[in-house]
Amino acid sequence: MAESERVVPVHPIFLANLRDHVHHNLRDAIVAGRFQDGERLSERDLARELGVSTTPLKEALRQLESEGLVRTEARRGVYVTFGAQQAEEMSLARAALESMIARLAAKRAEPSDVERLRDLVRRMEGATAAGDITLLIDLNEAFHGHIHEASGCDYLCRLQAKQQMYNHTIRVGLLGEAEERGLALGEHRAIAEAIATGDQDAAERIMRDHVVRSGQRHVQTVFGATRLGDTI
Amino acid sequence: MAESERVVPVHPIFLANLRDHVHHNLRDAIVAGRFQDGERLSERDLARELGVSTTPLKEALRQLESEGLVRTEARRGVYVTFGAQQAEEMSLARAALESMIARLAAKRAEPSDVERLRDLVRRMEGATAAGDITLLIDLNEAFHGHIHEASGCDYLCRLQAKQQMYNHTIRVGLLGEAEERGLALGEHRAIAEAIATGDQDAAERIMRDHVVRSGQRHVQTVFGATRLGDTI
DNA sequence: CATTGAAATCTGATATATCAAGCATCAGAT
DNA sequence: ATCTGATGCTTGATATATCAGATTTCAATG
Repeated sequence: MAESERVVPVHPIFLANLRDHVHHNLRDAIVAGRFQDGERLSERDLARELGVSTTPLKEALRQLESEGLVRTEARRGVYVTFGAQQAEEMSLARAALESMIARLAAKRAEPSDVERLRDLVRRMEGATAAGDITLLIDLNEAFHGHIHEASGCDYLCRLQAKQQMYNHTIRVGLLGEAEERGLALGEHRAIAEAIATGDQDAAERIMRDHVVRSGQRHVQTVFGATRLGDTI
Repeated sequence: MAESERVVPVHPIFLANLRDHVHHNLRDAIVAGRFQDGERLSERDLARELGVSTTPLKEALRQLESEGLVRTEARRGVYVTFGAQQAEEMSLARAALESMIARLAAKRAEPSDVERLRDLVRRMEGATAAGDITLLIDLNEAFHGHIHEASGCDYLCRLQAKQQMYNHTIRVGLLGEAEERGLALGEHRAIAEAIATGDQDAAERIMRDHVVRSGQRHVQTVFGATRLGDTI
């Protein structure tokens, strides 16, 4: 028996390091709106508050900067750049990327992928009817995850994940509303069928509208009124 | 006379620092294919070659990592992650984002924006007829830049810029072909008209196909055969 | 000869000291 | 009272020393 059937290699990324801890901490705090837009961060003070040296903190800040969540001005300070408009645009970015992924999934999906997506939709129907929000969150994630897999994309999926502003708590809040559950179910069903029939344009359009809609709902709950107003 | 009419404030970002130099150097080298996909980089060696300490290099590497161009395995090494597939996906990411921006531009463009875009198209026609590639490159950039402006987007445009794999040299090569110049001109004209008439769906679709097409041409010249083959 | 495992070596991770630029303060000049 | 500019403090930028994990080497062992 090959050993590979009994154990699985550990991915080196799993090993914890301070930089990623700090990065996740700060990212969560920023996208949750716990920092004011434009608020100034001091590297020294932040490092002291976090109990780390400035080296891993600086690396985490550079990652956040690359993600567009902070802006660094040399010898002046680091400033948070995340407010309502950026949240909206981040949501649109995710819609654009996720809909491109859906288009590719519609083009490349195998029959087994279609079967799996339809099965997930059926189980979503059950969870929606039962109002099992925790299960629904897992199924939603599995649904989008399988579309990613069927698309055969890697970079696009990683880039899309960086546009994500939800954590588990926020998802619970969003899906707590029965209306949202119903809308999402219908959209997921339509996306699955578009992929099943290989209709790339439909898959892209429905996915885009789905992500835009749920994103706007989220942004509104976090930031209040949105400038976009009408749907795109 | 207000002083602001005679001088313009310097942006703090303009001030040079080693980190950004290193980042630009490495990014250019990677997207130009001057590193093998999977090639290992040593922080110490690279820092020595570049003549900097590991601190700014580490920060540059974290930015590249956030952009998906390298992957760091703790205490093992930093590996370049950029090959044909990733180049394709990066091109698709730009298409997705740029087409979302075009959609928003079609929704929000003012008459003055439309006038400016049409003027740029006219000048592109002239430059195309004259075969003035340098001018054409500038006009292309101005055209896309003005669509960005008309869209009112900031984050989306910055994210889009990160998907860019062209530098001036590569553009000269691409637009060196008369066929490419003709195709691009027609697409630009159609995009301008879609924005002018507020046709969001058309603006998005034409922009997407435009970016996908020119991206595939570029990827093919750099990496040879593409897996995508047929157009999406 | 194959295998083991400890030591040496290499690596990224982290902490810290130092540097120079930005900025505020305030004394001195007008 | 206002303006000037020198001074000192704060800040991010950079270099470097050190740490501990990962890998390799190689001699001891069966």
